[in-house]
Amino acid sequence: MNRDLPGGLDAMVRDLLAWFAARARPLPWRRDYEPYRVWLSEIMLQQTQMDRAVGYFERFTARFPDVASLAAASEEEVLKLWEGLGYYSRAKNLLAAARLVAARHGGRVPDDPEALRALPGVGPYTAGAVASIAFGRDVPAVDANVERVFARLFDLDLPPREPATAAFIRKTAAQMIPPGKARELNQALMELGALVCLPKKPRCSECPLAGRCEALRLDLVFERPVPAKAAAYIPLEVATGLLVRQGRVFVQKRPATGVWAGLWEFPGGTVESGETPEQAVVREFMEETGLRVAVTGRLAVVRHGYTRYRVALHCFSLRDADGEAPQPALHAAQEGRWAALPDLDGLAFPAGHRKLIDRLGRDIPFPGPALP
DNA sequence: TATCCGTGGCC
DNA sequence: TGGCCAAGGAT
Repeated sequence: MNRDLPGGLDAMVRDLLAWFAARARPLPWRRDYEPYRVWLSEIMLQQTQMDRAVGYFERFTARFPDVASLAAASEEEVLKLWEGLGYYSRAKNLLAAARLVAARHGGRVPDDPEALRALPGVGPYTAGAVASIAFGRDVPAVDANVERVFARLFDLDLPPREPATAAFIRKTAAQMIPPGKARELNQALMELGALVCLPKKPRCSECPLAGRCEALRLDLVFERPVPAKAAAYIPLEVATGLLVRQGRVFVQKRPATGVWAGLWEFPGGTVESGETPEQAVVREFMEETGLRVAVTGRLAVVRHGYTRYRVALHCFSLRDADGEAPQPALHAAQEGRWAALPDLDGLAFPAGHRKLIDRLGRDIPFPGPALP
């Protein structure tokens, strides 16, 4: 990592501010930088793309033009205006914070980073952003854009969230601020990240800092920022089976809570240690349905992922092990059904089971005798 | 510290 | 087309 600044910070800041003055997008809250509007924009932009947030901002400020009107609002109406934007706790926190501002700060958004930080929904980034952009306080505002710009500019060879890297970024971001110019500089860094220093498609030929970018000089732009250590994926062996009677396969609807709530599935479950997938599917059928089944064939191993798991789904064809074949119990489901192959298309399955279904009748034969 | 929270665009 | 990502914060 090169922490020396080619040409020095001053020249870099000068070029960056000139670029921002020329290229800054005319956003609604940039008209007058009214603190309430800046604050609202920062909340709406958390994990949300600009194009999507602007329309919501216009509708929201038309209905709630200031802290007082928002503080007097019902949560229901605030949520209605937030509908579709996602991360709804932002809306609830915003309303709670507006009421706090009305009660404790006389309806004026505080200009102090610490006071801002105390408001619900305001973290380190948003506190710095509002203090600098709305009030011109000389504090940094480091978001993912700034992290990416710095990672490339200084060729940082550790992930931006690493403590040492984060400290360097924050310290440098603070040092770069010309006195009284934090509003412009912080926005310029973020704007550069949003318009030019893009994650997958950097536009280095348009970058005002290209001549000072260490990653570009070393042809490492696409290697920066270094991704954080990927959350360790947990390999999971899962077994499931198709029990067919008279051309129909048993499926069950999962409970209303928990993972895949309300989705349909073939019974099955995790392969425990010391257990083969065949043994697991027989055991799981007994536990979940009370049925004694026997494996008649291996259909496929479907690989898929969800959240942090990487699943190998072992799929078997099954038959009733007993002559007598009672109806399945529902120990792990709210509903059961015997479904013909075409019926499965009308039910919602988790991705792994859906992959299996999509292959049935194509490269995997539907087990048992032909459909009636 | 890791995980959850929502949605739409992207390739 | 499904998996990944995008102006974070709370727990």
